[in-house]
Amino acid sequence: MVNGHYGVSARTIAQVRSAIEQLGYESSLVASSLRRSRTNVLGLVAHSFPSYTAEVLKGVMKALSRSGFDLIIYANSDLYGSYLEGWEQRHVTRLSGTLTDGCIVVTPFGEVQSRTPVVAIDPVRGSAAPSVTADNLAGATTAVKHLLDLGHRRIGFIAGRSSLAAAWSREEGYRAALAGAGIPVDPTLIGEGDFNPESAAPLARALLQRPDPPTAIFAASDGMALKVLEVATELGFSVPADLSVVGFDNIPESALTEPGLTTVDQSMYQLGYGAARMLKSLVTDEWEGARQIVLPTSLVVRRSTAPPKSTAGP
Amino acid sequence: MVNGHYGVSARTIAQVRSAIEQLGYESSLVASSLRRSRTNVLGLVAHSFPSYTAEVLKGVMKALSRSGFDLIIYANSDLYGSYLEGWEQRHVTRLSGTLTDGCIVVTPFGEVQSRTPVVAIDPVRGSAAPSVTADNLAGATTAVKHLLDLGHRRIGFIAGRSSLAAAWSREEGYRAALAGAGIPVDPTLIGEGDFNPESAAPLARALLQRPDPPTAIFAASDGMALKVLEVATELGFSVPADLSVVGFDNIPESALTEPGLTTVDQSMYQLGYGAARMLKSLVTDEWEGARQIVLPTSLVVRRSTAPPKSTAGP
DNA sequence: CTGAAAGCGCTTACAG
DNA sequence: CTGAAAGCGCTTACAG
Repeated sequence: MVNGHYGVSARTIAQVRSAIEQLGYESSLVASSLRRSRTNVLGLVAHSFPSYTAEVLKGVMKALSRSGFDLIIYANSDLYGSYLEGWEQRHVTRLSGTLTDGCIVVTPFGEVQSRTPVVAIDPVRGSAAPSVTADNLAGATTAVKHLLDLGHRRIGFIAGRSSLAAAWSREEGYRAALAGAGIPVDPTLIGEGDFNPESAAPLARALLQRPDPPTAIFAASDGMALKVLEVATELGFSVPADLSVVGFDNIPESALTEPGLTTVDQSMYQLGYGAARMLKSLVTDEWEGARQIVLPTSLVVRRSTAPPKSTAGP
Repeated sequence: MVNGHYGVSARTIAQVRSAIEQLGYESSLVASSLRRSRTNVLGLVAHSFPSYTAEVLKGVMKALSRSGFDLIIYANSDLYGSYLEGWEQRHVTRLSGTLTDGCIVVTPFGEVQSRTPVVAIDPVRGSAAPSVTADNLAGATTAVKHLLDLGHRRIGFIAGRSSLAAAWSREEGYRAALAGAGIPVDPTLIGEGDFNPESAAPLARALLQRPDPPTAIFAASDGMALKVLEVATELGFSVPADLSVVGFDNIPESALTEPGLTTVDQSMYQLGYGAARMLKSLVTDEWEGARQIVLPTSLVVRRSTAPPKSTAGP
């Protein structure tokens, strides 16, 4: 086993080291990252873990599987605290000092600066930085066309946080579909939500308590659509008899409600997978494809949509 | 605005610093953690993000909300690589050097050593370290009693990874329920799974291809139970007519299958919430409660269980 | 081939 | 009150 040398040689040290590693030793990530330029750790920053983020994570992990990169997710617990605006910039800065070789940011509030590559999932509007997003325009257009095809003419819309490209495109899709059917947009049927489910409640209430409520509501996210369902029930509307509801995302919960939610599937798994693959390649200088990826969507029809009463009647 | 001094005083520096912070500046987490003894960051290590872990995470985030602690999740991407055994020890070591003030480990492979507090969710068997787990014995007993009450007498069991206390207790519950009904345990009806859904496929196949297949199968996790459902369908068994299936966990997917899966709910959210609260207190030296928390479970009856054919017949 | 020293980016305890 | 220096745990480039 032992060769001619008896002094403490590099070889001996290597052997000791490997023995230690067998027992689960790892050098401090902090100290080694400070000295080395590369850590083989990628970062993802998030402010909470709604189903949307959880699905994204699965795709990220799949893309990183056996890639040699580990993942650090940095989440601030300060849900409604002072960090709200710009949290993603702060987190990326904390990590990208030397800890991570690059970062993924999910639905950021703004453009993120960093010495290391950053890929945004659902970037802010007008960003030219690397990003992965769904084809929100086509998805939203299809969703509203589905309602129009069922015979709806007064269709309410609950928008998402307007700084995000996704929110903007989904509203554009709503307008485009109405325009295609020759229906003028009624601005009083549009509520300004922010993707947070809570933001949809007063908007849905306002729409449904009008003397002339819409016969259908398209919400820019499933979280908000599920809240619309809740408010509708609370106000005595039966879905889909009195009101059709369509969401966007296809989070797992949307299949669990009664009735199931008709929605636009945007494969959050694929968003995560694509972002992680791109980031990995940007870090290793191998990326040659487009830096702004747009993924297809598809309409999932469940039982929350039906023809409006007026056309179903005589 | 400016007071008498014109030199660069501490006050000026503080002002500059606060201005920088407005713009999203954060000092490097790495460098500051190396110097300070406290970082106000807690860690959680995981090897992947099945629904189980995603639910746990929601509870953790809730407990940390506005607590002043941020969360770092360290996940290795090497799903089937060399890290498998002992990954949690390596990850905890990498983080707890100086990065985190304490760690949560989810379903570890072994006892974890660390200079900082560690709380295990679903600890290994016989561990005396701080932990949070469901009342697996009672939950499993109730699940099997449910099958017995329906009239089943030949009940198969697919066990989980035996190093985990949870797997052990669930098997104990299975044995206890049978014993309570005066039914001897048939060891050939027990398959040794490891909680990984894939591990259940050959075991389910073996049970169902016997000349005398069981009329019901209880799997120690929903992931494995859903795999049993798949295999049963593939082999031409109709659930619940030909075979009843019960799982454990109540992950979101278990409500989505056709038929929905009868299972034991163990509130993974509460596991995460409890673990994070305990860890937070251990770090700040305030914890006074029990260091091993056991949470209640409840049976969720869906459509995957029914009386066996033989008793339903003449 | 081996070992001592410098330095990664910060914070803190100390000297001026 | 202010500023220069030491040191957190490592790795690496360099001197012996």
